Amino acid sequence: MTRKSIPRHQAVERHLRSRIANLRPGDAVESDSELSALFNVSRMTVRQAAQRLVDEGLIYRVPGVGTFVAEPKVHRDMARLRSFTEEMARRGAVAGSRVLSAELRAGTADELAALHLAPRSTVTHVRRLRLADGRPVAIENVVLPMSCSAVLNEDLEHSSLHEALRTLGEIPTSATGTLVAVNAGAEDAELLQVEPGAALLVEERLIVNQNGQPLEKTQTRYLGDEFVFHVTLAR
Amino acid sequence: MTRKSIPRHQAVERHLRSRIANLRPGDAVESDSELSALFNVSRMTVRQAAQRLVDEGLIYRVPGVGTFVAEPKVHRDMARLRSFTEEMARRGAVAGSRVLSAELRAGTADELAALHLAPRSTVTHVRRLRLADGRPVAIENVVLPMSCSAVLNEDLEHSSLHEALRTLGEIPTSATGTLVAVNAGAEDAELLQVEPGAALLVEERLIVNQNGQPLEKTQTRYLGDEFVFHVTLAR
DNA sequence: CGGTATAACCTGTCTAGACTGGTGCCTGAA
DNA sequence: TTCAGGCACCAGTCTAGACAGGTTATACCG
Repeated sequence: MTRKSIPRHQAVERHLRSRIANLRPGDAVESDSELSALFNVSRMTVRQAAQRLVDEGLIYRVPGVGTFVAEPKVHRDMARLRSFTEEMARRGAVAGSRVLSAELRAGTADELAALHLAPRSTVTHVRRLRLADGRPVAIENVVLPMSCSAVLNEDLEHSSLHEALRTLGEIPTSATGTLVAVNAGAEDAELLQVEPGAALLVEERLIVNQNGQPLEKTQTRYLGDEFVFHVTLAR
Repeated sequence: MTRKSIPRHQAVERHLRSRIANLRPGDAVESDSELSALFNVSRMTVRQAAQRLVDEGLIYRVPGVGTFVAEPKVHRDMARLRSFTEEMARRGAVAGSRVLSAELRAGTADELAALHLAPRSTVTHVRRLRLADGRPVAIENVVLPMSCSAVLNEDLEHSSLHEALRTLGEIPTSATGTLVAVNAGAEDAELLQVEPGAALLVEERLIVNQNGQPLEKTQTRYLGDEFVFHVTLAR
């Protein structure tokens, strides 16, 4: 046993995750008893793995019928600041991008005010179509101070912008944001491959770095029916 | 009896939630074995309850030491639980309602599970068109346990449901919820006086009371272009 | 052919133990 | 007085069953 032994329920969970990745929503996965026979573990152990995937929304279980792959809904946990890439990884999908534009340009008054930059400053603007497993799911507009323009040299199609920022010493730390719903315009619709008028969830957020300085102003237009935003509210 | 028919792990969970509500972060709660003795259940059953609270971030467990109340992870200042009435007041508008229906009916499986009620329980259901300065801005579906049915005697057109709940000794304390964007259906459109297909922001939230017990399950469909949800995210 | 009873499955819930690795306190020896 | 060992306790992991309640397919009966 040179390999560090992982808990058996993790082995079952890993199996189920790969199963889910290779099946379509609504398809059945193995039943508890099948899995317990397959892995030679007790049913309680199988249930521990399955329950976690239920909690993540990856599968659903119907008493008397079986366990099935759930509709892919991206659950975005609002209490945590995560990049799109992290969010996708959590969900077992591969994040990608098609860069629509990446340039230096004059900042708008809004942008400069939000980022605490001097009037007529130049900003770095990256516009990307975000992909989950190759499928378009969001349109992202990122505005950064010119001091972060080095990110334009990164591979913006395949790597994380937040990762690139971290290598520049800028650590995305917290954010405030707003959410509204809008109807897709013609351009939105074409990029996201939906009908014009489809409901989109628009998130605008301002991210600050480890020193509390404004770092990034982002507007992201998500497909409304594929993204679920999770919120926790306290009195 | 209602008490008898709820799963034992829910009874333990309920106990822990009220425990958490009355303790401060870092305080220890009962150990697994204490709880299993207290409720006369096996430790697996206790663990099932505890694990869910760990997943929710309410408690944390340290092997060899015990189980403790966690730091509240939400920035309470920012992510506030507000009633529609409070939200409107904050914006300087007058909240109102048109009651579409207010009745006792059998709960759906979803509702009963969310509210931790026994199968086939009756629930209180209030459906209202919410008005801001007399203009329709949202459609609200509130589901409460039958124990709160007294709210049906209140003036639901002009007063706050949450206020009414407070007079019943049920204090809305925190909530978890989800947000998605959808297109308005025919009925939505007519009630909200918009075109069918208009983008709506759908909020589903489960509110718990001061003891951590599920109190209210609400779905609210907001006009997408009039409502902005403000969120704060921390790394 | 249509309806019903039954058996086979499925998940949910639960038990009463077991062993592991870790923590922390208390006691007794140096 | 200090420190090491032992012991009680803790959560993590896991077993091998059990029953309940729901679904579904099949086989049988009218």
